[in-house]
Amino acid sequence: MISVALKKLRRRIEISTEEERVIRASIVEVRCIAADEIAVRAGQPLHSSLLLLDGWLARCKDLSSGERQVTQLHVAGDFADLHGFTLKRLDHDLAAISECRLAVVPHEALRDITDRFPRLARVLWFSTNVDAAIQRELTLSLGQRSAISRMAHLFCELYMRLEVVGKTSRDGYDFPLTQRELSECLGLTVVHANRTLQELRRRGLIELENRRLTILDRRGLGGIAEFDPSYLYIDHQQL
Amino acid sequence: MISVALKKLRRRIEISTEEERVIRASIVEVRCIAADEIAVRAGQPLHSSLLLLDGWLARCKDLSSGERQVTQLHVAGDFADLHGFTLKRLDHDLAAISECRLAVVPHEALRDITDRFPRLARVLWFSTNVDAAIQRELTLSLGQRSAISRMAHLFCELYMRLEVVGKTSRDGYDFPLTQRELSECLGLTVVHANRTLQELRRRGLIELENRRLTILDRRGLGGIAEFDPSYLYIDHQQL
DNA sequence: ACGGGTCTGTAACTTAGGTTATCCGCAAAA
DNA sequence: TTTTGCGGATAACCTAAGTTACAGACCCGT
Repeated sequence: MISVALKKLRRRIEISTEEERVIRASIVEVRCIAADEIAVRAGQPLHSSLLLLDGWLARCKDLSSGERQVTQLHVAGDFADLHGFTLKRLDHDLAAISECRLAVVPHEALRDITDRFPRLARVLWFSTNVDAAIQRELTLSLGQRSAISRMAHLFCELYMRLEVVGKTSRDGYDFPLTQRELSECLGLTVVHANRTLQELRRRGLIELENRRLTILDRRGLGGIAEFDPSYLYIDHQQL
Repeated sequence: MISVALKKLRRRIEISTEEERVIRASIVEVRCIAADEIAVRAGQPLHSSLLLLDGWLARCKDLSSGERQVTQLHVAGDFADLHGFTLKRLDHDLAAISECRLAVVPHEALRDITDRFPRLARVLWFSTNVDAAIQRELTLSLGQRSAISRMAHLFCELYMRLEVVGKTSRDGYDFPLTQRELSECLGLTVVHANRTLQELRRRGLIELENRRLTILDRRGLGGIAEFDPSYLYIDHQQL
């Protein structure tokens, strides 16, 4: 169901019933892809964008040496490659971390929305700008935070983003990444990602087993992360 | 003159004379600010956006410990806080690296453009998405590239971006950053930024003195950077 | 002309995180 | 029921980058 995406939008901005109708009408197809499949390959000419209804996607940039950086994680409700509407090709792969359900929105439909529903155009633009803000926060993490602070920060951010779409329980959430994938998000080696995870466990802040993350001490976790969620722009905006 | 911004846009997308007129009309004022002034402070409610006509700006995010990460550098022609139009406040400071001339565009004017000139709205949206792509490339640098490769990459990127607006000579460009500021862009300490700079000099790739960067071996510099400019989306798009 | 500040350059030493190599447990093939 | 392969854990060792300290160059203000 597409309602997860509307839920996400509505946590930030009001969406009228007509706008909701327009969004729903823009979807021509719902596709499923398996874990580890590439949903969109870097450089490929694009004619539609993908609204992630369920599962996790990662934006991956690779170096020739094989090192990989995940520049953004996407969860249910995210319009994963909306930036592809104006860019027409991506500078990164969009890879499925888990099995995913994706709503396909043709660029023609988006173009039509921008022509006829300027407010909705601003809402979509806003949404790509929030993605960019999340990106900036990651840049700050990679540039200045220590490994443990980085990892704590990621766990805090995901808690908030998943909470918005009702994908958290009181003390945690399903976390489908392997340690290798986690390390690729944080700019660490797998070995050090593991060490860092152990340290967070040792300090009694989190538990992670069977692809389930339990946050034992959210205050403490936010503390080492210096987590301040204002960059997520979760509050009602005027557009 | 605002023509530097139009030059930048036109390297990527066609802009009609009417669109040019609309852009020019949206500017209500041109302001100058001194080096090290903060043009926009994080969190501050925004009612206009700034088009950088001349000088250099940096998007800065700080940690409580005083560590600073520059998440993006802006040069002449960049619409530095266009994302503020939809976000309404920034998650970072916008600081002047050098003296700057800034064209002020009220959000009302931008709103009017999005209402009445949907194609121009897409052009502006595109421009924030290119900024995000540059951001992603920096994330890749910080996460995976070595210090020397990171620095080489930055120098290559800036060469291309400055070339678009005619701010390069054949073999280099004016580079107003101190080594401290450079280190804040690259997620390094000043000391290590200096070491890395020495190494680039020693290898005969660049020269840097009196705030002027000379690239002695562009091929070689691009080589250690693994520089591929496709993420800058410098080619004509269809919008 | 002098004192203070900022920028650059280096040296000596430390450390966070990278590298390489095993080992264990488990689930899916076969 | 083995086998194979992946994910996780951990140990020993290594290195790129951080830290601290200091010195020279060049401002700029008085």
